[in-house]
Amino acid sequence: MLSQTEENYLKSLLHLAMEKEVGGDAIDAGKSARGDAGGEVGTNELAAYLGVKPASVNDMLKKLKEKKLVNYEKYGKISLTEEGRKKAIDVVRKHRLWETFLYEKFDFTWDEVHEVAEQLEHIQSAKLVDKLDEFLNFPAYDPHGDVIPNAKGEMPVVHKKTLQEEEVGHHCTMVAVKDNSAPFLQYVNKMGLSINNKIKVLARHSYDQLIEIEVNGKTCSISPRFAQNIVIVCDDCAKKKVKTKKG
Amino acid sequence: MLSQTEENYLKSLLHLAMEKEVGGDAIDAGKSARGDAGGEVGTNELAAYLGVKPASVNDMLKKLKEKKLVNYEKYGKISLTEEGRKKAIDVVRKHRLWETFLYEKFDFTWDEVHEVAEQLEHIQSAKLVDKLDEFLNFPAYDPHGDVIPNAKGEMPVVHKKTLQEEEVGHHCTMVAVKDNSAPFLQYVNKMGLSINNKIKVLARHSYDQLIEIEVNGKTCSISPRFAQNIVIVCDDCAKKKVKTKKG
DNA sequence: AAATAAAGTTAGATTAGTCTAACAAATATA
DNA sequence: TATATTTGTTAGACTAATCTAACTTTATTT
Repeated sequence: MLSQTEENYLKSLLHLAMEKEVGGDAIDAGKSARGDAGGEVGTNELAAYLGVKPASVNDMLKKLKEKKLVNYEKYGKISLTEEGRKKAIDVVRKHRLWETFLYEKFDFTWDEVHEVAEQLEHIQSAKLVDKLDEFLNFPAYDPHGDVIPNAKGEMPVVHKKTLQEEEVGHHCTMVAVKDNSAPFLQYVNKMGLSINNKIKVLARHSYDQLIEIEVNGKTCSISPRFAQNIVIVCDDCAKKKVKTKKG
Repeated sequence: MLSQTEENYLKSLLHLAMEKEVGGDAIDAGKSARGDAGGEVGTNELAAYLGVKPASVNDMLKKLKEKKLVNYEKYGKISLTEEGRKKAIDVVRKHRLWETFLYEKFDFTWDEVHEVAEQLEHIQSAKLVDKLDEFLNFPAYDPHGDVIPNAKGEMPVVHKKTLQEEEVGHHCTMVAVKDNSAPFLQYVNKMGLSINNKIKVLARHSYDQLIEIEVNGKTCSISPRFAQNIVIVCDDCAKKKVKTKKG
């Protein structure tokens, strides 16, 4: 069993590696993903990310190498082994499920969920995670619009954009909002929109720029300003999957 | 902020002190509670309870004394200060709320909840606890029939008995089951009974020993064997409250 | 290529929580 | 009361995770 600290090191390595793979922006049209899972990371970089000193990272790397969770040679770059990546993805899965839970069930705001999820992600209970997933109806995205890895550790790489940018006729999924003000969130709510909802873009009226969409069987019109603050993932665009296995 | 270990020491001291106050049995007709909150505990006893060596307890006691959470003099008995008791009750509250959550919302069984709640009780977030309480509709008892301290740290001392022992005409609250077999639980469920339900004993038929009860506005008859496996707390019997403050 | 800067490593110390083994105090018992 | 037993304490050591300060290697730059 891994300590919370070890889990945090693995998670951080995954995050840093993924930033290098697909670019770190929250909303990212998508620098094409490199196939290999091995975004390589340095000691100082990891130390800065974790808020510890490089010396501490060095000590921990020896331990994680011993446990075969990272690939690492003296003065070389650091990457996760398959096993390490699996563990890291599991932590990320738990983190994002808990964030979704807090947001959806306990009315936590977008910016409150992270801190508590940082604690909850370390709870050890496979049954709890399964039940949580089921309770939330197997969500695909967390409140930040990030993909929640599924139970198999699969984590599709998606291209986020705003609803304003979506093509007419396409189906998409709402994954986040860009404006977290109370008025906007209430407005979003009144329109019957929420995270993980399926949306179809029906039309775009050149006369006044309004966009007609269909959500939960109902049709409504939204302004460009509104659409620019809704983050979506296109369901009609090809998806690439990054799995636990390299390749 | 207390470490998880410190929290566990305080919680254990509270449990041991309470056992001495009211008797440790799960179901207890009730040795009358001593007014003072100071059930006194020894080093070896606490060590045995926590599964550590007396030397470790000794070290920790010095630390907790330093933080003014325990009263303790060399070779003397150990008790919680008011502050320590408050912290301990807060941990117990979280533990029992999480147990209730797992039991009610995630279909954990009676015997599965404890282990996971041992982890969840250390999550630091006042908002999370409040929301959890609200989400569960402010439950009074956990799945083991133990009282859940309220947000003010009040923890009424109750006298548990079986439904078989309850007087005709009295109102009571179901707090637990004694038989945790699947058939019994299904039967309980079919009768419309569940933990924290209010029950009124309408009659006791001497002819066949059946007990007539009212639950959620509906009337039904139960056998003595059934009644013996339902743990309740009488709502018509006087309650004593043990608060954070002594007295 | 030499000098400088950046990145990474090591040794030794620190803190929290634990242990063992030896010792001291309090209690029980003959 | 003297002895034995239980209970509690101390000293010294260990592990995990961190630090500082000194050092080494690799990369960059003139």
